[in-house]
Amino acid sequence: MLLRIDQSSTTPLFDQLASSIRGAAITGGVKPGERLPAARDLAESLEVNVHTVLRAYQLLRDEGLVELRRGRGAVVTDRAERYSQLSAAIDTVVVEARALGIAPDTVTALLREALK
Amino acid sequence: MLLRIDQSSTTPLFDQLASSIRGAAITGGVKPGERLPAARDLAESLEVNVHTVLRAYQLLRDEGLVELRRGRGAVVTDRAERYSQLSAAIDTVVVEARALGIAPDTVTALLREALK
DNA sequence: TGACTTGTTCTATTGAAACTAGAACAATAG
DNA sequence: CTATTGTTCTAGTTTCAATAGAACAAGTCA
Repeated sequence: MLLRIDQSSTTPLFDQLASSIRGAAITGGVKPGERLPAARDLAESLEVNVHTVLRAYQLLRDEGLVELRRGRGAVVTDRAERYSQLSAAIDTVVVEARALGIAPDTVTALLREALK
Repeated sequence: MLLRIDQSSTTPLFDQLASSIRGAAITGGVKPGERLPAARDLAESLEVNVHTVLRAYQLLRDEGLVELRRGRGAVVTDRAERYSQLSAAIDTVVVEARALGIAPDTVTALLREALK
């Protein structure tokens, strides 16, 4: 699994990390039952703080995407399959938004508004 | 046009305001050529700072949704029509996400990832 | 023309949140 | 039992949203 972090981005690091893992879970990069790297290890390889990684893990736990247990680490659940069912609908939005020349931030704002 | 602001929300006020106006532009609440309230007036009625309103206006200007001119105020452009073309696709995402029991924040995160 | 309206720009302060850092702790694995 | 790994706590730094006040510039309109 390839995880990338952009230190210069304005979006929070823990958010980037969570999104990255989420994406991997959906595309099959990580499969249910698979174990994510230990927070301390991942923090070191990404050159961020342990707390930042743990926060990302906890976010994914709140979403039901991973289970966290001391001594065992973070394990991916089978809930990722549900997320992948949304992919087609989301891809349609992305394609149309690009065709219309609408900026990414604007598209997410429109979605947030529609979700309220 | 009805604009609401939730002071207790974690999302920035200028963001809420921009989304609210954007929504109004899409649903036809405000039409192209129509003029938005003067920043000073809107700030007073919403009980927020003038700068907060102006920041929302400037965000919408960057999106091409309004034009700002001194002495004239903020005028809605006809670009709003483009945005409405996305509505159907976005609605589909919202419906599916709700059916799958996926949290709003998660859905927006998935979209952001797909837009990268 | 001249007064008024309205956005633009500037400086400054406050409060919240992200990130980093270090340490002690608790549950699980092997 | 020992090592691993997440949990919790305190704390300091930085960034950004929001507020506030003031001066300024470009347009409106009588």
